[in-house]
Amino acid sequence: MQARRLAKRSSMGSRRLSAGPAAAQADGARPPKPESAWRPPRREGSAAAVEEEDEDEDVVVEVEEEEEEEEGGLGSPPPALSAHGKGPLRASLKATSIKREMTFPAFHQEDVKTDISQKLPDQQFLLFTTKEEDLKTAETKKTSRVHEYEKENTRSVCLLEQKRKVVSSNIDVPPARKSPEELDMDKVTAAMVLTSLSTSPLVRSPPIRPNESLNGSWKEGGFVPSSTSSSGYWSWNAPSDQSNPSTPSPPLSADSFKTFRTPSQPDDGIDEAETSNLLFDEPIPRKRKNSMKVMFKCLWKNCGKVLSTAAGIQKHIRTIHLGRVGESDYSDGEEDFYYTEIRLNTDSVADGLSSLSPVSPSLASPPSFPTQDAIRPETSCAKTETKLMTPLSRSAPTNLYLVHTDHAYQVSPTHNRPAGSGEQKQSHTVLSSPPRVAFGLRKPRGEGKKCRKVYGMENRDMWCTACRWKKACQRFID
DNA sequence: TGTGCCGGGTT
DNA sequence: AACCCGGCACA
Repeated sequence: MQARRLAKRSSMGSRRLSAGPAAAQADGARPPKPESAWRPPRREGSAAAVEEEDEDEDVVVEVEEEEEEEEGGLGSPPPALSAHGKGPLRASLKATSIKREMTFPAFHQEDVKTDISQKLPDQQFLLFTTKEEDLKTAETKKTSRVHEYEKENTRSVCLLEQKRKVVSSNIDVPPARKSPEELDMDKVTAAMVLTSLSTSPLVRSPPIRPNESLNGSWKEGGFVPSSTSSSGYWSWNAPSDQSNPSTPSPPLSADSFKTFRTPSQPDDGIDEAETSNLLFDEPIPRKRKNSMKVMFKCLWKNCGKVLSTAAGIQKHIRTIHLGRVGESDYSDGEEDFYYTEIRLNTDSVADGLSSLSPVSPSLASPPSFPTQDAIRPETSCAKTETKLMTPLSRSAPTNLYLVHTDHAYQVSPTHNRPAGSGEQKQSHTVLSSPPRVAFGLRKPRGEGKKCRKVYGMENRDMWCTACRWKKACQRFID
């Protein structure tokens, strides 16, 4: 540790270069790399393995190359992988690849066929072609598309079953070869059929709120990732989580869910589970994803208004609390400090929301339970924080207090809220109120989660300034 | 042993 | 003032 520090000091100019355990482990193995360049893991861990499983003949080599690149190149492997990536796992991957290459001529045709027919029943036309070269060309094209598509969209088992039915019912129909246009038409037709299946009344049974952020996030999150697909044909599948017929088309699809995950958050478990479910046709309820809601809660003292959109809450703060009625459209970002994003599992909405004021019209039957104003406040987290912010720590004195102190290390005291006099008074009151230990002794250690715990060393950028400076955490105050 | 953060040094 | 970190206390 000490050595690392010394090395860091001498060799690295910026502390940004310092990294957590991941970097420490990687020292020497990989050239040091600014943490800021680190991006959310692409699920190399599981994805690579699954990809490896799924990829066909000509991809084996590519996968290998990709791995090489990612290892030596800029992309830093996710922490989870960095520890094992070079070890047995990698060796076994390689071995698998080699084995595949060797056995490829024997298995590839059948393998691809079954693979496709199982996973992509909508690609019916593939089954209709009888000539092998056609099959080959079509396969290589389609499989690549297919795998992209598969990676980006999760599908439900039910849907798969339905699709399979479609395939099996058509499997012996078209005797003639089809032109590319016809093939495309087939795809479109298949897509339409599947779409109609997947949007059956059953699927839509629960009321979907045509509401702001939910729809927004659905649109954004749901489709954006599939933009990497090579073809537009698949856009119909963008709302990927229409999978489960027992649940509504999710406002927060799998993809949008991803966008809310913190980079370091290991999502392999989930994705692996999904993948395996896709592969093994084990229907599982995807309650978890479908039931997530993102709400925005006003942190203004004694307000606690909850809205479903950031814009809404910003406007609320601007107009109500900041008194900027005239400039309701203008935002200097100040509102950000006064609201927090909360992600609610609708299963536990009763728990989470009950402490919030049911103000938003967009909230369906907001439950109410005895509010505990004194201990209600959640940890202050800027809206940019993507971490799951359930009402965990409720020990901090007040929201405003947190909000203010969160920036205490970044700006001078003169930067205290330029807000109206009322708020100023409020905040002062609040500031003086917390019964911090002021008796000269070291204050008792906080039990709540701190930035380090919450974000981890690898996301040190996300820590509050104080934490970064080894000062008392200003974000998760106990 | 890992974490939080005080106290003090450096830029 | 911003930043950094040694080192101690605590869990």
